[in-house]
Amino acid sequence: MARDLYAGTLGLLILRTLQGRPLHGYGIARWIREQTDGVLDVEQGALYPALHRLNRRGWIKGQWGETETGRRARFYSLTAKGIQVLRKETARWDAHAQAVYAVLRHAEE
Amino acid sequence: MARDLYAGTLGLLILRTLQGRPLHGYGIARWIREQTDGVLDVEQGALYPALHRLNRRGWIKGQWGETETGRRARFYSLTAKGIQVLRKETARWDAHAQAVYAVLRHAEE
DNA sequence: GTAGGACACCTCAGATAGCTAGGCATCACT
DNA sequence: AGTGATGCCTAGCTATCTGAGGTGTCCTAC
Repeated sequence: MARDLYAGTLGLLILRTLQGRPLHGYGIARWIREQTDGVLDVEQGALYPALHRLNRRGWIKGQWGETETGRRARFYSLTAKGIQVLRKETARWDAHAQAVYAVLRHAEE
Repeated sequence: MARDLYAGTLGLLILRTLQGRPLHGYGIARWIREQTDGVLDVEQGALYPALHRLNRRGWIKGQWGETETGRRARFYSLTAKGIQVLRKETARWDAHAQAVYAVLRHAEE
């Protein structure tokens, strides 16, 4: 209960980050950090295993390529299955967050 | 990534449930389930270990007593430390949820 | 009366997933 | 030459949830 991420959210974040365009691991982490003003800082030790996990499940697909600056990197993109999972997991997150919010904000009795 | 709870939220939910009044484990689970219309259903196998954890950390304190219906039950209440943790964890959750939301809802580019 | 379900407690094995801490290599800037 | 950013990776640890099991009481329905 003192971690940076709540376990289970990372996969969702990655899938969402890949929506619309392929991106490499390092870039995914950077994008998430930037979008959240540093609130979510994905550790590399969590990032790469998560990418491999999603890849193994067929939700994303990796392909070696080159970055704009000419560096070798593995670009991941969503698969059809991944798009489906993203939709479902987003709904699940919404429901969960709303439920937690309901508990936290419940009027005192 | 297919679980009922996002790991780490349960402690917060329990602390919040105990805000303002002591309650026993079974009652805590029931209250959470009711507040969320069944969206959050705390398994007993998660509930009791979590209670023992929070107790061990000195955030809650348990005491055997009797329910309204005369059953033996262990009533937990927040300690001063627990109140502090609740405040901090609530803020952490808010920030995290907002950040995840920012990623999920980010306008496509 | 007895079967089932709610109430109330508990534990353990297994799985998941993030954290810490390491490693490697390239490039740019100082 | 050194530092930091960019990029990849793994291994061991720890925390936490799931699923399945256990105990016992009480109430209601059949």
